[in-house]
Amino acid sequence: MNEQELSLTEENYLKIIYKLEMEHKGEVTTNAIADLTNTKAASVSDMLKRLSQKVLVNYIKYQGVTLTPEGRKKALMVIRKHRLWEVFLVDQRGYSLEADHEIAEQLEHIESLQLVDQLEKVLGYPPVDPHGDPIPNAKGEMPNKKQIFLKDMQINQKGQIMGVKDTSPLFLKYLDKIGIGIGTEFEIIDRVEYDQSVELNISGRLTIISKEVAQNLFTIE
Amino acid sequence: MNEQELSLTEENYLKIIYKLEMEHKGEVTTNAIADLTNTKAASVSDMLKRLSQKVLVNYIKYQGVTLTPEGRKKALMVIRKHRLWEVFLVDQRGYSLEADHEIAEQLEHIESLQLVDQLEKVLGYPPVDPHGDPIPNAKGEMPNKKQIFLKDMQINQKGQIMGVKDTSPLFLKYLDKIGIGIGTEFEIIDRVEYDQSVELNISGRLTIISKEVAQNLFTIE
DNA sequence: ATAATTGTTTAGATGAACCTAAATTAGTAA
DNA sequence: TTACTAATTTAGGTTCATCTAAACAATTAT
Ligand SMILES: [Mn+2]
Ligand SMILES: [Mn+2]
Ligand SMILES: [Mn+2]
Ligand SMILES: [Mn+2]
Repeated sequence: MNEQELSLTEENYLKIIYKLEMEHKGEVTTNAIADLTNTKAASVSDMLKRLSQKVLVNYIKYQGVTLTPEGRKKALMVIRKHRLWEVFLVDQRGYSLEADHEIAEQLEHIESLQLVDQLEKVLGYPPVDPHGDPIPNAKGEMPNKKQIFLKDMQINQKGQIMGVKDTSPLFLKYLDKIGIGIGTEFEIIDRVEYDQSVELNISGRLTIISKEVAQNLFTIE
Repeated sequence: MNEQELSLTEENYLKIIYKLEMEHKGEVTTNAIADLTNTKAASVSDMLKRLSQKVLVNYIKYQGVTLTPEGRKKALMVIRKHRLWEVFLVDQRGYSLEADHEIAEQLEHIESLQLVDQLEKVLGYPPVDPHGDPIPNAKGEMPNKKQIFLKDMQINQKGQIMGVKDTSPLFLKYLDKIGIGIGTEFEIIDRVEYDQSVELNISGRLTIISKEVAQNLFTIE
């Protein structure tokens, strides 16, 4: 009595409920969902009833919703697909972080167990997507990875750029110029007291990045 | 008054009408469409009215449909996407020709001008998909490429394997074993009168393939 | 405690995409 | 020609996902 096919719409609802649940740590409100789905509260009520019927959410009138274990798993699978496609688009296709998300929003609904797992393998089991958000594993579990900004790293620590916080074209273009991208390996050489800029060793060369830049680059774990 | 968004369903109908139009060279019948879409004739009538409204098909009651120029273009763009994704899946992901088609059936509906064109570029502007069917260009025109089977090639002719006719796992596994795949470059060395087997030069090495194999491998143009 | 406000649900509709059953049309056979 | 048959369309329903307007519940202010 498992493996029900979900519609694209249902998947989007579950994903959004998951996100809101994480943010506010608790029941998710009808209006909040309506906002993120670009629909009206009435439509959300409707959908919540349907999702409840399918035992994907716990829904009590006037009290908001939470995901059931099954619903959470479904949500995480969608998120997994979304993020793996994002890595693919950005890493392998040179997509911008902007355009990226929109297409991933569509690709996340492609159903094929095989394809996602294969994608993950080809991409080298990335722990996070290009925005630095962790990628759930094939069992539908969210790993507990945390972003660590270069700004906060110790001297002599090594790492690999896993994402950026600021995704403006201006910033991304600058990164490109100084030869920093996702996957770039580095070592923290020193921090300049005067202006909080950070000295990095990037493949043997000394690169200095400002405090602002160091606040927007992160690695994982 | 152009660029209308088509639903996934509408796209599938257009694609199927295109195929039937090519096969039977002329008006396409309601029942034929119903068969290929796994729906009933009544549903097809419904849809034809809608597509007609949008000027994507020429529809006269009881007389079948044809695509309008706009409809044909839309159909070809879907086919273009389908086939490029197929090349991607088979060439770059090692997908089987079977599984391939099912997923391409979904991926063909991802909308992004950018992504398709980029995909095409990364794949090296393949003229045909792994089944040997030609890939429409970015303008929505179907090129007039033709498959030429190794069986029918002249001695000394060179080429590149562009696809296979038999897509059974047995055959594909065998090809793999003898080191032949899509993209493999070859030269026809000789044809053995006795059993019609063909001698190939593949990167300097002599490879002999049977008549059966030569009937199932083709190159283009 | 009562009233006002805000959030949420129900009622009643709509459009897309489908269905079954009944009517209609076109083409063929008598 | 007229009747029969096969293909097609219309009529009337269903489900999903949406909407607006009206009703109702919960919370907050007086
Ligand atoms: Mn995203
Ligand atoms: Mn989505
Ligand atoms: Mn195909
Ligand atoms: Mn399709």
